[in-house]
Amino acid sequence: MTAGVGPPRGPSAPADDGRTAARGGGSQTDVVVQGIKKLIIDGSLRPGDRLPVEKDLADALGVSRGPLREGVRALSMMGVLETRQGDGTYVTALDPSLLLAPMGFVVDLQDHSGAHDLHAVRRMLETEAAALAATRISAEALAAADELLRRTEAELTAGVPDHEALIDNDIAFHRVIAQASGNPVLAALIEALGGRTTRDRLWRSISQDGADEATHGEHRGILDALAGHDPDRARVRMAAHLFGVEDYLRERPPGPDL
Amino acid sequence: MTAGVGPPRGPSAPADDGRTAARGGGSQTDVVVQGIKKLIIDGSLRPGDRLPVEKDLADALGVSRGPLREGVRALSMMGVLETRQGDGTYVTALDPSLLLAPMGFVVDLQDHSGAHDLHAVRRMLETEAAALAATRISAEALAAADELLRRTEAELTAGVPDHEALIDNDIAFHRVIAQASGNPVLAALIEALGGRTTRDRLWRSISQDGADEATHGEHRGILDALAGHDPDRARVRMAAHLFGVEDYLRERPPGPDL
DNA sequence: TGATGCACAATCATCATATGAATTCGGGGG
DNA sequence: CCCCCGAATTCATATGATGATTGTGCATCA
Repeated sequence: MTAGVGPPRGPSAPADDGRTAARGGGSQTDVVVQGIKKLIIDGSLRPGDRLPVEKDLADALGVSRGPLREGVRALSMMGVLETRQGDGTYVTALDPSLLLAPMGFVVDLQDHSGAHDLHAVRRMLETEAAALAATRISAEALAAADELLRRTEAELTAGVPDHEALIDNDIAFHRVIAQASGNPVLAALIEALGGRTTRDRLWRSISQDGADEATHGEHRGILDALAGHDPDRARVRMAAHLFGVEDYLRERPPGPDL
Repeated sequence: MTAGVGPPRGPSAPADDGRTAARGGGSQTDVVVQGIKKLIIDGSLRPGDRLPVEKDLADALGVSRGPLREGVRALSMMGVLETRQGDGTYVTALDPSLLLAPMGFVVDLQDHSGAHDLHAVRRMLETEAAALAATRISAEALAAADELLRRTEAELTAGVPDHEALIDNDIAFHRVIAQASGNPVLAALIEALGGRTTRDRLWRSISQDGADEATHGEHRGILDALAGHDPDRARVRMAAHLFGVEDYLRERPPGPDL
């Protein structure tokens, strides 16, 4: 029934059946992206819904299967759609955490000249997150964070700390706080900004300087503030912690390139 | 059907091309995306460089032209690549402002339940941006911001304020501040978060309440603080301004749908 | 009657080829 | 020296065919 929109475009037709649709962005793929986006915004497609078959959707949007697939794939990469072979294509939950996740992708592409600016933003967000978390963090989250710090401690007292484990614990610790902020958008952004690559560079600088223990101590201080539900202490300690990390980043530019 | 060219990859034989063992990614398109990303990260492809022709690149990655195009298009949408018909495909400047821009796309997809969280994050970022801007804003930027406020003033004193113009000026004003922060990542994020759609909703609520003038007054106060290079005043006034806007958003949920 | 295994159908994934459109670059003419 | 035009290059799109995967319904068996 969607044939209504299907423009009778013949192969030899100018294909210019109006800048109307095409003008959306020029290429046919943009028509697809904008079209699907529009369908989602106006409610024709809701989270979890299934899209028409490739053939039908391509026909409805007036494009061929190639461009349609390109557009769908692009939206897929951005976390808006999800295709399951043999089943169909579905609209995701459109959750901020899903939609902002791909941003971590571009973060990896930043050379370390932009890494500084990037980290400054991360600091602002995490600082606020810590303050928010202090007022509403749950007992479970506190326990989880404590467990993470204990494990890191064990790792540090051991002879040769497992670098990967340290990074993982660090990421997990900050993630607990971000999520305890109660703001999913904030948490998603922090997650994206504190990508694995970035974290990797940071910890290399820190370890190189033998500051693992100092960093761990700062973590402990932050957790204490959270446990005491003290927003001011949490905010300032998180800020101090991240400023310190920034200093490592500045004083010890990580590897020439990677 | 004899598929004349007798492709080296038999239907049942995966014909593992070997080095494209990147199959780990799953789909062929992921192979393309990861492959190109890798080429960029390890420096084989640098900003401004031109990619090989579709045919060659497809061959190099071990995929057909279809999936290759899907991957390239996906990266294109994310601001990493740029294809020019008749010319070739190039790597963009990989500037944060370009790479973070697509995020504005997903922001539009947020229903207004997430709009609140979204705006809270925007407030945090803009508040810090204002503080930073106060210490380093240039005379030109100050003049530009002043000009914007004057124009808004003129619009308000007129009988029927042009709604679109008000929004445009508002966006421009905040943009000047964000860019004056000197942190391109911060500016790009603010730009993406304060998308047109979001701003549209906000101003509808504000105008509906007849608070246009009050909002304008707050803008003026922020500019004064910037002109005086007073970070504290700038920070607090920006925060107050955005908290106020948030209140409008909360008390007057914009239309259920648009 | 309930559970299990299997064949079938629907759908996406990929490949291959052909044709159109836009841009760039070089040559020829003024 | 400049302008115009055509060829070559490259991406954009269309189309058809085939493989792979998933979901479903039915038949069979305990």
